[in-house]
Order: sequence, then C-alpha cells, then structure tokens
Amino acid sequence: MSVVQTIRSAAVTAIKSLYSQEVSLSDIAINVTKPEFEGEYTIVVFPFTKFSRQKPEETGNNLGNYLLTHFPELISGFNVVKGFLNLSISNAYWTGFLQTQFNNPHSGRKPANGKKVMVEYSSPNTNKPLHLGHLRNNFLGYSIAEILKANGYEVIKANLVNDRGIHICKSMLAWQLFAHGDTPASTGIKGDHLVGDYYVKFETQLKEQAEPIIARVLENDLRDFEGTEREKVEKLAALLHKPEIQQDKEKSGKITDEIKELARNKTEIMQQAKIMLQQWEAGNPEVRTLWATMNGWVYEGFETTYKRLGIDFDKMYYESQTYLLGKDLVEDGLRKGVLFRKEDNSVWIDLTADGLDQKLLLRGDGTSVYMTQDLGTARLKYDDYHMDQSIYVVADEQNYHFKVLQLILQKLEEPAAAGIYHLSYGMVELPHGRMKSREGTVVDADDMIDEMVNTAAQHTKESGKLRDFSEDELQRLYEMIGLGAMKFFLLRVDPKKKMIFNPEESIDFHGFTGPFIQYAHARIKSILRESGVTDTSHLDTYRHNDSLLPMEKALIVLNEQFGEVLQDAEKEMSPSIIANYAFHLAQQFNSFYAEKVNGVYTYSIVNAESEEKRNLRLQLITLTANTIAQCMKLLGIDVPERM
RNA sequence: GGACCGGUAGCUCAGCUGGAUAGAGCAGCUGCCUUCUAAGCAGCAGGCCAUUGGUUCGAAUCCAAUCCGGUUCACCA
Repeated sequence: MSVVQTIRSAAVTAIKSLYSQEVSLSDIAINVTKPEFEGEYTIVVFPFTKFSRQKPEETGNNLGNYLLTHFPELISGFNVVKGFLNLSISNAYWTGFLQTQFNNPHSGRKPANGKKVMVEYSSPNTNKPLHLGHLRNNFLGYSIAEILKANGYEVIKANLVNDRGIHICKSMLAWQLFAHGDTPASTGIKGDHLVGDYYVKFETQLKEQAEPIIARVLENDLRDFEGTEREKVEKLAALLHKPEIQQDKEKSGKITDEIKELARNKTEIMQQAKIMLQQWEAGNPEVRTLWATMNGWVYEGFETTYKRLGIDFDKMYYESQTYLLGKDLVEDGLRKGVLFRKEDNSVWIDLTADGLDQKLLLRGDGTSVYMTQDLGTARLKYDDYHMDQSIYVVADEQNYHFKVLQLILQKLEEPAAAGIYHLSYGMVELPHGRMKSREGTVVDADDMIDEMVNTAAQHTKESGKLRDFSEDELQRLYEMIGLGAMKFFLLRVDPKKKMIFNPEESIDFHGFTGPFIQYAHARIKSILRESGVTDTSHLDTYRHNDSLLPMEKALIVLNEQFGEVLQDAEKEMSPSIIANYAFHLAQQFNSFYAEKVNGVYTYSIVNAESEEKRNLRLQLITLTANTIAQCMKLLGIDVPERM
C-alpha cells in the first residue's frame, strides 16, 4: 500500500477514535507538503472542524498527536500551520521502502485483477501512408494498453484495418490508369507510399475533371445534372447568387463546397471508382486480385513502420470481413421493437427521447452503413473475447458516433454495451489548421521519424561521447532517442487536447522531452558502472533509522509515488500523467546528482562520505533508474545504458 | 441553432474529486564543465488563471451566464 493510502487509513482510525466520527478514505484530503514547511505529506484539517468542534489548529494538533503515538513506525513528527497538518514520515519507513523495492523491476505494478480489456487502436486506411495524426493514435493506444497491463488488466490490442471502400478504389483506379505496372519492387518505393501516391494522383485528376463542371454551374449551365440532383444544384446556385449570401463568406463557402462535392461525383473518374467499388462488392475476380495485391503492398509498408515504431497487435480485424456484420443485430432490434422500418424499407432507430436524432441503420436497398458495421463489430469482438471493457482509441471528431454507438447497443441489450469506452483524443494540427491529404499538407510519419532520428544522430555526434560505439550500436541508439523524442512529444499532452505541431520548429531534445529523461537514465547507469558494483544484493548495510539528507529523502518520496501515479494514469486514461511524473523524477535526480557545495558534490555516490551512504545512494539511484525505465516502457519508449 | 471539448507566462503545456505565496519546459538574461555523462545544474525576469456573478472559512478548480476558438449534428467511412 502506498504511503498516502496508509496515512489515509491511519487518519480514518484516528478520527473515529478522537471524535467518534465515521469518515471514508476519500474524505481525507492529502497533499504533498509545500517545500517551505517541514514534513512530506499534509492533511487538510478544515473539514474535520465541523465535528471536532475545535479550532483548526487544535484539531490538527490532536490528530497529529494521535498519529504520532499510535503509528510510530509511520509518523515521526508533525507540525500544524493554520488548518494544515504537516506530517513527517519516519526514515525507517522510507529506507524500508527503498530496501524492499530498489531492485524490483515491477515495483509499483498491480497484481492481476482478473479483468479483460480490449484496446482498439491504429485502425489505418489502406489507401495512403501513416501521418502525424496516426502516430498520436498509435502511441496513445499502445501506451494505454501498457498502462492497463501494469494495473493488472489482461489486455488485447486490436487493430481494425479499413481495407475496403471507395477510397481504396480510388488508389486502385489511378494505379490502373497511370502506373504502367509499377510496383514497390520495380520502383523501390515503400508500398504504402506508392499506393498513397496514386491516391493523390486520383485526387488531382478528379479536381481537373471537376473544374469545368463547377465552372458551368457557376454560369448557370446545368447540363451535367439531371433529375433531383439538377434541382438541388439549381437551388444551390440560386442561393449563391443572392447578395446577402455573397457577403457572408462562411455561408457562401459552404454552398460552394456542396456544389463542388456534387460536381466531383459527376466526374468520369469518380463514376469509374464507384463502378469499381460495385465490382469489388460483387466479387469481381480481377478487381479483387488487384485489391489484394495493392493492399499487400500497403501491409508490407505498414509492417515496416509498425516495427520501427515498436507497436504491435494481438488481434487483427479487417473491415472487408466485418462490413456486412450488424444485419443480425438489426433483425434482433426489429423483433424487439427497438428499431423500425420506413416505407422505403430503410431501418432506423429513434433516439429523440435521448436528445439525439433518428439514426439510419440499413438503407432502403438493405445495405449497411458505418454505424451498422460498428454495431456488428462490437458484437463480434465481444463474442471473441468476452472482455469487461472495450476501448476505442479514435479522434474526437467521432465523439457523437461513439455516443450513439453505445446508446444503440444499450437499447439492443447487447452485453458489449456496458464496456464501450471511447478514448477520444484531439487532432494534431498544423499552425494553419488541419492536415489535409487532398491539399498535400500532411506530415508524413516516416519522414517525421527519419528527421527525428537524424537530429538524434547530430546531437550525439556533437557530444562526442560515444566514439567507441560501433556503427550498428550508434544506429540503434539514434533510433531509440529519435523515437523517444517523438513519442514523448505526442504523449506528454493530455490526450483530449488538440495539439498544434509546427514543422518549421523541430521537436526539442532539451527540457521536458524524452531525451532529457533518457539522459538521466544513462547517467545513472554510468554511475553504477563507475561504482564497480555488479552484485546489488549486499547494499543493506545502513540502519533503518539512519538520517536521510533532504534530497535523498525527496528522491525516495518521489519514487514511492509511482504506484499512485500509475493508478491515476489508468483512471484518467492518460499517458501524459506518466510522462509528467517521469520528467519530474528525472529532474529531481538531476538536482540530487548535481548539487555541489564549494565544488564538492553533496550527494557523491561513488565517493560517498561513508560506506553506508554509498550503499544507500547506490540503492536509491538503482531504484530511480528502474522507475524511469518503467515509466518510459509504459510510454513505449526505450532507455539507453549510455548516450 | 443543439450537443461536446478547449481558453492558465511571449510560445507549448501541468495543476481542475475546492486548500497554504498558481508550477514546468521553450524562448530571453546571469552564473556553473582539471571531480560520478553540461542532452545537465543554480538563478533572474515573465500571470486581472477569458469575462461577470454565485456557492464558502477558502475558488484557477464547483455552479450560472456571457465572450472567443474547435469538433459534430449524412442513406461518407
């Protein structure tokens, strides 16, 4: 049990005994003591004055005295300032923690709790390579999975690949039209990039073909449209010519976009893509073969990137195999009367009672929509694993979708409903706004990683410390540092906040960064090497009550908080909590390490003032290195022995 | 328009289940490498915590209203 929890339960006992009052653990507010006061943890006593019927100071003193006499192995002293009871935790407690935990590689982790969680993340489209936004998703998903494992959950990492649909057909069609049989092997281009290039080619071609149609509409020439579409375009064009709309930039922009969209659908190339999609759905062997081939190229490319990123999955789902699911659920829903059918044969659910709209689940022609697929996939996943919780790592633009998804599952009384959790994260944006593949403003993931690794190489060369490393070792280190910087950068911010990335300013390697923390770790390892100690099992030579110097104590205290931090990270579903803590810990170690008085290290380790201090500090830095390594592991970041 | 998310130092962000004088990093300015790794350390400077009102011993934190920014409300996925 953590110190904070121990103090809490001691306080509950004390209050019961002193004031015959039952309070729950969560009623005890405990803070880290401000540095200007004596003690490590502070109990806020104001809330207790209600039943103590004493002044805050008096209440604090009574409580402090009780804790001191009844929990001497925990509390060694206290002071009261206004309504704050500052507790000094006994050295024996801290040294006890240090001695039992310093060499425990799983320190702070929770034992298995018997619960199963699925984390679905990554979920790429197979028509283009990964970009910066995907990286945030991948790192978040991976990290959350690790955090859940460390909290005792059994975790299944799942990836639902979006491998079919009109976007894939676009790449396929453009390849057929323009590639002259080019393959990754023939061009030397990574598979996902090659396919992505043809997706871009499709879009440029589409734009070219759409332009004359748009121009005609703007000149009131509607020859490209017929029937209801023609009416729609006519209306939009008329609206656009109204002076009040012309003045409203936002409105006119929206209308123009709608016209553009309609025009794009009228292009020959778009029509061809749609035909291709129909052929795909009908199982046309030629189209299916091309599809399988091109997806194969993309998977090869993804495989390389995933491997480099250190990301993996336990279970793959493919939309081509799941997109027809969900119809059974619709049947069940109709039988239960939860869903209803309209005259055109389409199937809907009415969510107006929940403050939402009606939602379509099956088109009039019996085909399913996105929501239907997701309902079916939710059932499939549940049937596969019977997990307690199912986490979807998906950008916040889909908040509404997941709200509706869960609601529908509840109404259908699906067992999967209870565990649905949308881990919603903000988009990564550029200074000018969102990344748009159509406009070519995406930051490519592979490029980004290369750049980070190059920067790492440059920094390392400048430091000139590792001349004895082989080329291989150096390359591995550059990857470790570059990726560490990258992952930390994307994980240190609260997931739900959108983040702005400026490609002009490179990601920092100083301060609140991955390399800073990796550096602290390498430093500790360097000291341990320097100390010559290989067997750490005989370091308990100091007594439990030996005094601890301020920074020694501060460092132990901080290490001890890891368990609580780990729980918080799980509760909040936020790796940023781990990132912040790891940085804080590395910083604390650096201060400890560097403190000098008159040119002499206060906390010299190798040349400590006594054998006892040397051993204590060796344990302390071993513990610190271990905690840092554990934190970074949770973020998917490796830490080096040297750098 | 409805729903959801955000607004804290020049910039990027912590802190938000109410607690002491609001913290980091970057950028700027000072110092510190014959001593365990300077990707570091110590320090200076930088704030009407969007605004207004409320709740209370106490509000950046909770509530209400307002303002600003974003997302979303498809027979696209």
